[in-house]
Amino acid sequence: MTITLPDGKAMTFTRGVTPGDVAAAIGPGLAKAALIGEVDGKEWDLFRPLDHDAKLRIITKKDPEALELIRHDAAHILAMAVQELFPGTQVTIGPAIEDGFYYDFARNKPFTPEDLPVIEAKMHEIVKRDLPTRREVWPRDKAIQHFRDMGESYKAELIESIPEGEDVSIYWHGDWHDLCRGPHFRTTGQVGDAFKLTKIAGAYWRGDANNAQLQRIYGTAWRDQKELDAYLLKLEEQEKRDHRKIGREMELFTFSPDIGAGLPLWMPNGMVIRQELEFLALQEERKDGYRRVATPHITKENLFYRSRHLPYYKEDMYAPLDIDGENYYLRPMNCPFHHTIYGATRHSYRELPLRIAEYGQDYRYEASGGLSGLMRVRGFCMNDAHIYCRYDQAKDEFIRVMQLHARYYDLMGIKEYYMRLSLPDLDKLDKYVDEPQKWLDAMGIIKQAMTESGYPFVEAKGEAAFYGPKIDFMIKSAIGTEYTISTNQLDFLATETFNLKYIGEDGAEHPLYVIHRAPLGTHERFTAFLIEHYAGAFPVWLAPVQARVIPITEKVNDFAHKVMADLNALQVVNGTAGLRVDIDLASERMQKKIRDAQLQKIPYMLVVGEREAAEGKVAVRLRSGKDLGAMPLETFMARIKKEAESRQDVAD
RNA sequence: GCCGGCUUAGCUCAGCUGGUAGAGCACCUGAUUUGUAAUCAGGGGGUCACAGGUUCGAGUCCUGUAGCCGGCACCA
Repeated sequence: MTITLPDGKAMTFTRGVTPGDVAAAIGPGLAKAALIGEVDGKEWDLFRPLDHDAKLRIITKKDPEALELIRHDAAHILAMAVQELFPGTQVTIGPAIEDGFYYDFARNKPFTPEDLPVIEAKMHEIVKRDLPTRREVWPRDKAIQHFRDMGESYKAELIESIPEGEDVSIYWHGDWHDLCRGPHFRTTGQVGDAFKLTKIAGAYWRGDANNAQLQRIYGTAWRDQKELDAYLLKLEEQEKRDHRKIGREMELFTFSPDIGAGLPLWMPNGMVIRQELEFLALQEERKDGYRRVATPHITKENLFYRSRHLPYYKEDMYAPLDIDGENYYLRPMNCPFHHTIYGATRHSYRELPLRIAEYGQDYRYEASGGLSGLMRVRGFCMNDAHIYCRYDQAKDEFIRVMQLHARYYDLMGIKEYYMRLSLPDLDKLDKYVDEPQKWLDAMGIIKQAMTESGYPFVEAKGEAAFYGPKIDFMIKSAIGTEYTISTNQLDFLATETFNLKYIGEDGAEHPLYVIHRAPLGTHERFTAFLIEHYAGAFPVWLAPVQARVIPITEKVNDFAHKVMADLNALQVVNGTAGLRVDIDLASERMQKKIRDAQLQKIPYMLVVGEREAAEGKVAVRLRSGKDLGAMPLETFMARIKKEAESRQDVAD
């Protein structure tokens, strides 16, 4: 039998040789380092015999696949440890995931945080036992019966979903065994000790809320302790960027149980960011031909029947208010209001595309368990607009919307995001408006727009809006949760439900498309993202306080006040009002004032003492700690004005 | 919504097995007037999330509610 190695070298063995044997034949170092083999591109246990000529690669800890393998084996060891400690607990599934692994268990008594160190200790023990792994192949039906007899009903159910007549593989670690596709390491010892259990959570069997809820234990696992420590440190660093923490520290926003879960209160500092973003949007949208409108936050229910929100979206809406015997709803979206504006007048083909924009306040009854800081709220304000266009204009308009995104993201240095084309699951049309051909047309236009404009995207089936496919821009929060930061849809339904038409060159009425777009998403989520993106150290144009005047002695208070007043009066072109500069008049030492300004992440500190007062200068210190020395006030004014107007994040 | 955990001063947190509350920072006052990350001293501030219950007695135990945190489900 011939085994070919990656370097092209061919070796001859007798039939039944294992990848482990081959590794040993190559050298003792490799034999020791080997984790699993890769046979003709397929992962293969070291101890699993080969019965035909093959290309073989030996995978060690150094290979990129190693982490996933370690995590998969760690999940098995977790399951083993739990079953040893808590007899009667059923195992279900336990995959490797990003940065770690989890295992879902069925057990009447809940796991507690105190159980984790105990389980972890047991896992280390199992690793130390260095139990050999064995692989067996069983007929499907035997496996079902076996797991059923053991009381492992979830495992039995899993095997039942495997086609009849197929065999399944069973892996043994010592005398513990589990159904598994494999592969696994030769012994439990090869997993090493660089793992840690991180959290306990509830999780539905097969991800369906109608099923029983299992108990999930999460863990993380790495090649060695150094990698594990680095990972844990990274988590700590991420927590420091958490917008909820920074938002409290910098007094950007707050919540109150008296007002309600998910209903944010924007504080003056946070409102600065919001207004500057809104002003940016106003400027950019005007360049792109949008016009502003304003519409109510509440409406009679009829509007939402017409828009089909009530049948398709009711669960996400606040309960109606009874006003004079009529139901009024808080709006979850702005579209029907904009459609009403479009419908209020007749439109010629010459007017199209018609683009109307509103920073619209919406309310959605989000599931209580999903609320999270400003990232997921029940009351929010969306950077919304609707583009009414002819069918033949839709693709180009969609591209323009993508380009608008790019302008924003470039400006703010946002690089880590991806685009997701959310399509309907055409087999489950109960969730979507049942117009298969219109779905296909709309999907075709979006795909073409994306392809032509060269923006890469991934596809996600079953995530479309009920009225059309969409492109979502996805980001990750500081703590690793993925969020939609912007969503853009192509809507073929509104033309019917709201009877929106335009008069063509032929004098007849024609249907149209509506593009829903929100490049900056909502103020709430976008600001939350920006807080984490900048770790609270906002560029000057967004910083709530752009500079702080720090008088060294009371003797220079008059001059310090003049500095502040001059700066506050300085108008910037790309800003909502003058510069935002304050003054620290506390009876404290300069060092303390600098520290305070630093902790508040104020971009510029203007230290003013008797020397500066005499010369009309300010001593400029950056947030980074860099001291620019004294400069004439005018020089500094020119600098900060330029910086604010550029909207650039100038490196400190 | 579901599972688990948490909720003590504005913030961060102490408070042993039940004996009616503490620190640091912040805030206020006074002293100090200071050259690039914390000057000193004094003071005010808590119906221990809320509502019930057990107990001679509850921040500590039990039940319910709300909010928050971690997941799951949901997410135009």
